[in-house]
Amino acid sequence: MSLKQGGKADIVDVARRAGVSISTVSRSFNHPNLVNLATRKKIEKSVKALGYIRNRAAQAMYGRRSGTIGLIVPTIDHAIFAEVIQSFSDAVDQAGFTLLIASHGFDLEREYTVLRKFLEHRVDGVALIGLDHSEPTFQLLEQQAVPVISIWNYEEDSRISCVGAANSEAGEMAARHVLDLGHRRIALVFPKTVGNDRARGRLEGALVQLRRQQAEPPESWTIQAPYNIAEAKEACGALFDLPERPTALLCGNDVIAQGAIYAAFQRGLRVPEDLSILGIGDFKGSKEMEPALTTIHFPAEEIGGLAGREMCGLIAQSEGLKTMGQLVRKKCQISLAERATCLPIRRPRRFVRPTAK
Amino acid sequence: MSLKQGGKADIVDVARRAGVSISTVSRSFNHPNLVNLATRKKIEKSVKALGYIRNRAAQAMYGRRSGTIGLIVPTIDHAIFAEVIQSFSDAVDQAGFTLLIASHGFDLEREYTVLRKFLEHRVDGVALIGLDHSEPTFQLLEQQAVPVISIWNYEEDSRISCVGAANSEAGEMAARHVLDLGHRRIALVFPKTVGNDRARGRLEGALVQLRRQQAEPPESWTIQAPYNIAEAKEACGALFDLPERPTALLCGNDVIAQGAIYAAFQRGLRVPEDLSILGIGDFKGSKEMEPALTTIHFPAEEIGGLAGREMCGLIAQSEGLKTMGQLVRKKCQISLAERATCLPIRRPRRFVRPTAK
DNA sequence: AATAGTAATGCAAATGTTTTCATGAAAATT
DNA sequence: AATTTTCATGAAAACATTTGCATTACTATT
Repeated sequence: MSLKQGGKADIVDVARRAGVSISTVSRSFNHPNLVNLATRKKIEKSVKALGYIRNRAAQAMYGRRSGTIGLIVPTIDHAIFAEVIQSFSDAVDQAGFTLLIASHGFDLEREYTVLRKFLEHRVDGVALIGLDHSEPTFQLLEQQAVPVISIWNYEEDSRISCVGAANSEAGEMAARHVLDLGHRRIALVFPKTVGNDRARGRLEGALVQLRRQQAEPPESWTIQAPYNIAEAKEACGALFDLPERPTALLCGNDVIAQGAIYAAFQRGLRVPEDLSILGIGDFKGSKEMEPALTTIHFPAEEIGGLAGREMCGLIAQSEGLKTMGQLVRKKCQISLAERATCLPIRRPRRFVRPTAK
Repeated sequence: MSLKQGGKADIVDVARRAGVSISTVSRSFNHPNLVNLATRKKIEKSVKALGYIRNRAAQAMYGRRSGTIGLIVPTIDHAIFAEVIQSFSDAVDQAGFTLLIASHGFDLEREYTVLRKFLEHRVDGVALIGLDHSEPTFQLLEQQAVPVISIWNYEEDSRISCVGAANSEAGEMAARHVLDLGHRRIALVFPKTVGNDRARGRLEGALVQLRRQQAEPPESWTIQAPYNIAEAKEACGALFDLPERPTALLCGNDVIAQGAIYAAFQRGLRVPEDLSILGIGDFKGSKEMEPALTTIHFPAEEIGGLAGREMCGLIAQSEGLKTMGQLVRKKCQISLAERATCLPIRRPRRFVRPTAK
């Protein structure tokens, strides 16, 4: 009779068994210093005996924080996001939050739907990937005044708080490197850019730099590949089979670069002797590849961790003051990781394109 | 005055503005057919105007489902789990659930802690990776009678419901393949097996098969490598530098296999001519590698999706009857994916390059 | 010895929803 | 015309917790 059927004891069961009121039980959880040590022990014993587990739904309902943070990503199953999700998760976990995760498959309408769902669960904060979001998404965020942070991209005039790196700089940096190496015949392989500010920033940054040096690639040398090795390999293979081959390949991310390397191997092309390949992102394992991938290093772990901590800060702040604080923006440094897949161009090749004027 | 400050409208605000009672508003959400169309329209308008978002915490408190499922994984940042998390997430999402995710870093005590936290949030079900869990974890699960499912490993006498493949069979299958190819000098590189039934099953399966054919490797040829390329590459490198080299390498998973291939390349060893390498898992991208990795195919996506649907089924069932149903166990088929990294052992070494198209 | 202060606890209101039951009106059946 | 049935709605209890306020008993101060 002391234990309810189903093993679902509640706070009144605990109180009864410990011989105290429910207020005292509640207090012993939330403000232990306000309750006598002996009483606390009794309660603790009662909790153990009954297998009581607090109900955060009830707590949340009282108007306190739900203790959850929602993270919405394009996809979980991708090296980029897996790493950043992990470090974000660790950071918010450390602060006692529980993480709600959902993916939208690069569909911004689904992102909105998921956001609504998270709001129904009364998440204390929301984290999104990148700065491209639908107008309803932005409005919902503003109207509900929920702490929000964008991960991965940095823009100085972002509409919401952000923690990330400047993807356009990454694109520029990548282009500059192959240009500095003397390449002029440069091809571009990037993911779709609609609704993807990270990829768009990178591509535009690269293009700006290439144009500046009159090395903009022809139409047939700027191709599109999705976020997976198989299709990247295929797309790059088609590029390599073209009558005119570039001497350098700028890839939108390391997965594409890996696909490109495989496609090159497949055709007996040597990397970097016959073809320089440059990635962006520096995923886990890129350094260990043979040949080791030259790429633009993004501090994924740092970004995820920083974003997580910043998120917690935003939440703490929002519960203090009624007034929504200023936006926070953190820019993480990227850098060129020179490894083994890029080589300077030495002797002019057979078909040197005259520099366009 | 019609809109509360902070934009946090509740059901009574909606009711007042629509000129109906809260019961009607609630009903119009949960049983729309019970309320007059005209009234419903009025309510809908009021909801829009106020930017009202339902509070699932309150719903959950009434005793209904919370609409959440908890997924606890060793780590998110790993090809294996990323894929299975994605498909599990998609499956439960489709059924309207929201996913809570946490990782424990292969620490079974932390797994217990996370489980408690999820239970506080009143998740409707819990999914775990593998069948190795601490005794307190099992007891908590039983005592709370929460629907639970284990993903990834299959055992016919598992203590909880499971959806996965027989990892010991995978180990056997892998060993049998290299043995069939005529190899006798076989080395093993596996992850730590404590608290990891998947790795242990694979290793034991392989060992059983090797012993059966009197090809058990010496101590120095069974090494341990963690779940990442960098360390796997290093560990395998050390193995290759030994005075006596195996002719075949059995890897506990594809990431280790990839590290092994890199380590071989680094030393000028040709794969598969000088060394056959076999992975387990068939991760995304293993097929595209050059040379393409021979491995044991695990249907990760199928397992994750099936587990997700099974989880939803378990939840539906548990809310119907009071009696906890039978355990469900689903075994997914694995298979040998013969590709390019294993070669039969032949006396004279020929310079055969894998067919390049 | 009287008073003020403090520590520990209980009572009850509040949180936002769902659902059971009751009620009245309109429609269908005799 | 009297009745039953159906439909649409509202009132109120229930869910599990937290906290402001009140109360009691004890300690410290004068």
